[in-house]
Amino acid sequence: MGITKTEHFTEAQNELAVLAKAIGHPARIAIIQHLIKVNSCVCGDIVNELPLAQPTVSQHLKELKNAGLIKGNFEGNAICYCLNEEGFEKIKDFFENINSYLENKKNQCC
Amino acid sequence: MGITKTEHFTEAQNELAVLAKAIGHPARIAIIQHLIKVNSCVCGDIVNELPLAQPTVSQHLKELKNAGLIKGNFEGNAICYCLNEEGFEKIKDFFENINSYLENKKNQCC
DNA sequence: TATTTATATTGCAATATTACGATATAAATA
DNA sequence: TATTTATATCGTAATATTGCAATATAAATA
Repeated sequence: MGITKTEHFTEAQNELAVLAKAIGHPARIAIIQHLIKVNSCVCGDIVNELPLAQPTVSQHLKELKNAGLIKGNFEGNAICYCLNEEGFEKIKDFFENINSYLENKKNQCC
Repeated sequence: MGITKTEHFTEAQNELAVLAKAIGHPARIAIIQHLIKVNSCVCGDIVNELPLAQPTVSQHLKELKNAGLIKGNFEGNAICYCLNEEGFEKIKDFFENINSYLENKKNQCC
């Protein structure tokens, strides 16, 4: 089918899945890493940073924006992008739970 | 196309993408959460925990296993699953970098 | 050994994703 | 206003993902 049965899962599970899925592409990871590396908002040079055509990059940026992981504002005729704290905040708890679980894990069998 | 141009990205970026992509489905999040919730290895009741048919669950488990996020060992005629620390360790740094960046971020423009 | 139980694999239909050329849009500038 | 520059959207081809029925496999048990 290719269609996810979102209705069978909790809102939180679906939300987390959307966020993780958005991160789940090397181009989108490269975009996130670039935004961190330059340590500021990036206006207009994201296309040049990636080995993909402009429409493709635009599509990836849109997906990150839709997922709530980046924000973009018009700045003249360019667009300034930066990370969106809200999105990453939502993932944070999930991974912190996993990490603290893994640190304290007993009952090892595998 | 539907084919990701992995050759244009670093190994680390591709590896992270594979991990995030594997997490990016509500059923697979539910599996991870269940493994944490029961706080032990789970032998054989994962199919019953999910609102999906057995072959579908088997497929999701396979994807999590391929990505290195869970481990499974035969235990009699059932299989015991638990989280695979290695996989989550690889994601940890990525999110820790993002979080410490977001906490110290200056240069806000959006 | 035959049956039961648990899980995996195969095959396939429906849908989603990835990528990009062509084109549109919209602000800046000549 | 015409042109340039930056980004978005459309359309489409190639491939991937999701889900499940049918079936296979493999260990446990009757």
